[in-house]
Amino acid sequence: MQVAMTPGEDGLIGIPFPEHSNELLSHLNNQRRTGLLCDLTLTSHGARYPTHRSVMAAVSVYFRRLFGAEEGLGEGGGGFSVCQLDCVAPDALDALLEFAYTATLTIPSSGMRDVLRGAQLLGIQCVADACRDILGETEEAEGEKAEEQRAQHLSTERMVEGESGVVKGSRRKTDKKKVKKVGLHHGNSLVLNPPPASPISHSSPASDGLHSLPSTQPPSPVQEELCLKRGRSGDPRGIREPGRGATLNGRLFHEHPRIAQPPPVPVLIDKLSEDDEMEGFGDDSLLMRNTVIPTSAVERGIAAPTVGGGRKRKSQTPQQCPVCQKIIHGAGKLPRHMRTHTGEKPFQCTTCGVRFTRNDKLKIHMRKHTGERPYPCPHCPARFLHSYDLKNHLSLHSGARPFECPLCHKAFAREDHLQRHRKGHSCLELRTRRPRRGPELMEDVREDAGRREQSNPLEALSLPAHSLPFLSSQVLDGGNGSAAHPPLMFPSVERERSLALHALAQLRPHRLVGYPELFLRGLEMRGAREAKGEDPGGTQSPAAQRDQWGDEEEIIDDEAEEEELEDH
DNA sequence: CTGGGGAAGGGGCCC
DNA sequence: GGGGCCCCTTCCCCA
Repeated sequence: MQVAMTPGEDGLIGIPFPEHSNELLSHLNNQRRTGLLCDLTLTSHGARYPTHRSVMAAVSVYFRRLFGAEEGLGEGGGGFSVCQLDCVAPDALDALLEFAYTATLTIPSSGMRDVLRGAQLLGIQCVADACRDILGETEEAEGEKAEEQRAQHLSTERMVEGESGVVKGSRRKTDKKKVKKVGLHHGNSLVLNPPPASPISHSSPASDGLHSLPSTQPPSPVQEELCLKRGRSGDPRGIREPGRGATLNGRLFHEHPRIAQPPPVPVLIDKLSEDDEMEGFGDDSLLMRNTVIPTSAVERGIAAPTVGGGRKRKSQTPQQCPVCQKIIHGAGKLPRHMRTHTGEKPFQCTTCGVRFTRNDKLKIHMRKHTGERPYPCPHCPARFLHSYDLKNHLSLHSGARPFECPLCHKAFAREDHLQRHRKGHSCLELRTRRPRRGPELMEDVREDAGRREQSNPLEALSLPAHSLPFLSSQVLDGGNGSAAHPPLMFPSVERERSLALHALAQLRPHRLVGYPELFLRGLEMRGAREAKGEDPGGTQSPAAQRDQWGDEEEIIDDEAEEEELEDH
């Protein structure tokens, strides 16, 4: 064993213990395996991985910032113990944990890409580099790939907009419609959120004495890599260490949506250019200048316009969620939205302990404890907690059932009940006859059906009015994208309908078939397309699908007309 | 299957 | 621009 004497420091002897680090790691790994002293549990798709916060903070930039920020607020790193990381594949997470505790990465080659992505997400640069080496990729190539993914995503954004790509911790996690493919699109448009130029003024939940749940949504790989690059480039502000910039770190954690804050709009970039050097931004300002707003956002006019020289920020600027790419309208609404991804519920009821993601929800909840019912019915003594309860109640007084099923004409007082009804099987039998083509709107087609009914009731039956919402390609995208006929359906509904329409086009005309069957058949066909390496269709806009299927529909339509002639 | 209650999430308005 | 408050829609759960 060598004993190192420090020159000029009398009495100080440095005695190295080369095996210490390995032993330490080994003990920590044993503790992890036995669950001893584990103060953090990582979860991924149901799999749970007990671990140590300190180790994760040591190995991962993401956790370092997460926990370091907390220390910055003087909480000592306590307050939460579960971190949901569904964006990292369980096997990849397991491999990364093994690496953290053994300094050895053991993964099958097939899982290399998952590990690479996980390492990027969590900011484990050496693992990411090693994976890239093995995969023969460069960071630049990764960036290009990310850009391609972003472009691909943007091209399909219409279909996925509004769908959260992250399985959340709320009960909605079980909602099949909500659990969709993870939106890990991380184009170059996403950069690491720089530390704010000035201290953030609003109070964090922790400052209210409430413990925060961790952000479970790591920054995008590009964000992390930019951070790491910046750190390697020597900028001391590049990587925020726990002991440095505590206030900023503290805000970073409790304002963790900011970790993944979307890029500023071009106007902001101009502003930065104007200001040139914002305090505390350093190279970040350069990064922000290099930021690009997603083209889709620009095309849709959601980016702040550069009117009058383009130096003014437009208030209420929509912001794009870096996780699900959804555009969030309204200033200050993005942090609120981000909590839907992180599962953070900072607002706790002091009476019953129930937690909420939003304080306004907590406020409404508190009414249950206080007995406050601020919405009285003007017609009876009933009072209600929610305005919508009163609204529903009033419909009982009036007897109004404004929501009528177009299939069976059953009326409902609530729209969601109508929707639920229509999703059922009771009244969804369709005739596979396509409505007549042409620019007419549904009303026109209904009138056409009415005329048919007058002239030939049997013929009218072949084109029931209640099938029109499902069959009319006019409603898929508003009829050739005409501004006069805007899209009528929400993306998910459009997709389901598109799938059903596709399946419909494959069926023999005049066959009775339920909408659910059509939808399932559409899903099968989509799967077959994917298996053949074709575009599954579900990622296309309804208009594109319709174009693609136009020929098929022509054939079906001709067949239908032939059969119609035969019927006569 | 339907009616009703409640929760979650987004947008508008305002400070 | 951030956040509070409110309204609305959608969904889930239960009877």
